[in-house]
Amino acid sequence: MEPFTPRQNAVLECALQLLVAGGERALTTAGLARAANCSKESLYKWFGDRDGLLAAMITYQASKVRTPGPRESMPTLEDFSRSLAVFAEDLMGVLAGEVSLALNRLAIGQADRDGARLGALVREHGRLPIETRARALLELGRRHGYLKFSDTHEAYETLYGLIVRDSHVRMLLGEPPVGTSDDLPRRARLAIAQFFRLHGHGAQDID
Amino acid sequence: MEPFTPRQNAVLECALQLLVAGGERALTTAGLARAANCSKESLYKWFGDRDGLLAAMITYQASKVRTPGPRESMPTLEDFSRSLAVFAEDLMGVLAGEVSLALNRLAIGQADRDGARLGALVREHGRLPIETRARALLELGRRHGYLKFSDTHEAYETLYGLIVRDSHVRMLLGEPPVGTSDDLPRRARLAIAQFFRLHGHGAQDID
DNA sequence: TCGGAACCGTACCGTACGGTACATGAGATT
DNA sequence: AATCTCATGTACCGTACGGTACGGTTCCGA
Repeated sequence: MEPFTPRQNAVLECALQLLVAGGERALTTAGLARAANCSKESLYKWFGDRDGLLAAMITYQASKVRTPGPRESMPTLEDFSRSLAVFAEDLMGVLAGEVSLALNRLAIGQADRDGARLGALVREHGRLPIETRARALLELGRRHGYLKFSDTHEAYETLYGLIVRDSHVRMLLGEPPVGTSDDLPRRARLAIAQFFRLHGHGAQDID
Repeated sequence: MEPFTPRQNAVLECALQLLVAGGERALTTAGLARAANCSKESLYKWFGDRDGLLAAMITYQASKVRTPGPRESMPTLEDFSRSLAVFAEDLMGVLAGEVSLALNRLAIGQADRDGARLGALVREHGRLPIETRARALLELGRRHGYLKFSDTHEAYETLYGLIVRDSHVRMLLGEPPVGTSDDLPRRARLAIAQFFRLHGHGAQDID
């Protein structure tokens, strides 16, 4: 997407802070202008209108996350399994992040306007990178003979379901984040173990 | 929860229609009074304030759904498996329902106010009945020797994740509902098959 | 028949917010 | 130095909405 100037990035960062701190109602044009020491006129010049600002916040936040490409050398099954577990923990960490939750809440709350334009943006910028990383990992595992599946997307969705379950929606609904972070690795390992039971090398395909 | 009068139920039904049709912005006190042929004063007398109205909508909607208790006679494995598939399809049907999506969007959009009171209501009234039904089904299957698990809650969450994956959040974000309903049974059967791979009789426990 | 309670419809109020206009000032360019 | 560009800050406007007040009507019990 088109980049923003450093000044605009600073304003967007400030907007994200406001959104995280107080929800959508705290993100007013006047309040953002005051908090970011800019003028409302500049906001409208840069982002068009309020919806443009929200969209810019999403793309800006997405531009901050980088998907760590897996290093290709991954000889042992243990390493690969560990990579999957790391992915699972990263995924849960992202979904439980304050900014991610705030932006998802924002997009979901606006899903009835403009044909869910914000929702489409979140799906595109927020989920696609995750899926890309997961697909690369899965296909790497398949190439090395550690995994067995026919449809990469199906396998990815299964992995996602086993990892996330319904915790994302629960967090979106305001439930305090899951266990005190010592629970997270256990859940991640459990999910990966279950995934191997379904798509590990010895498993028979279900499709 | 305390019941409402028939008149109040009719007003709440009308409010749900407004919410489904136009999102939260379409649900104004004046608009509801006009649509339901009642006065704003009555709305405030009955429900206190706007938040009370939203909470009443959630409890009212929850009061409409009944969890069909499984008939205890379930001799064959095929019957039990079919019951699980029916549960899966029912679950997806509920989550994809217009009213459910609208109320979840509403609660998620307000998750930053009042300590996510609406979100807590949705979690309590919307998800607890589902889990209750699923737990009964799972434990029935375990009693009959068809399933093997130690923690019912864990097994339920696994089942939920395999069935729903991330489709709920995607729908909340405005993605049109999944395949043209002929895809749903296939997905349900696949999820159940995967669940049996993890917790079927012959499976070794992972925990 | 009277009186009160509940309710409808409408008018009203205060406020908050999105969006626009304008005056001022700082930096760069010619 | 003159000027152009860009941004700030403030003031302003229209509107929409939550919440309240009030007059009028219906219904029910005494």
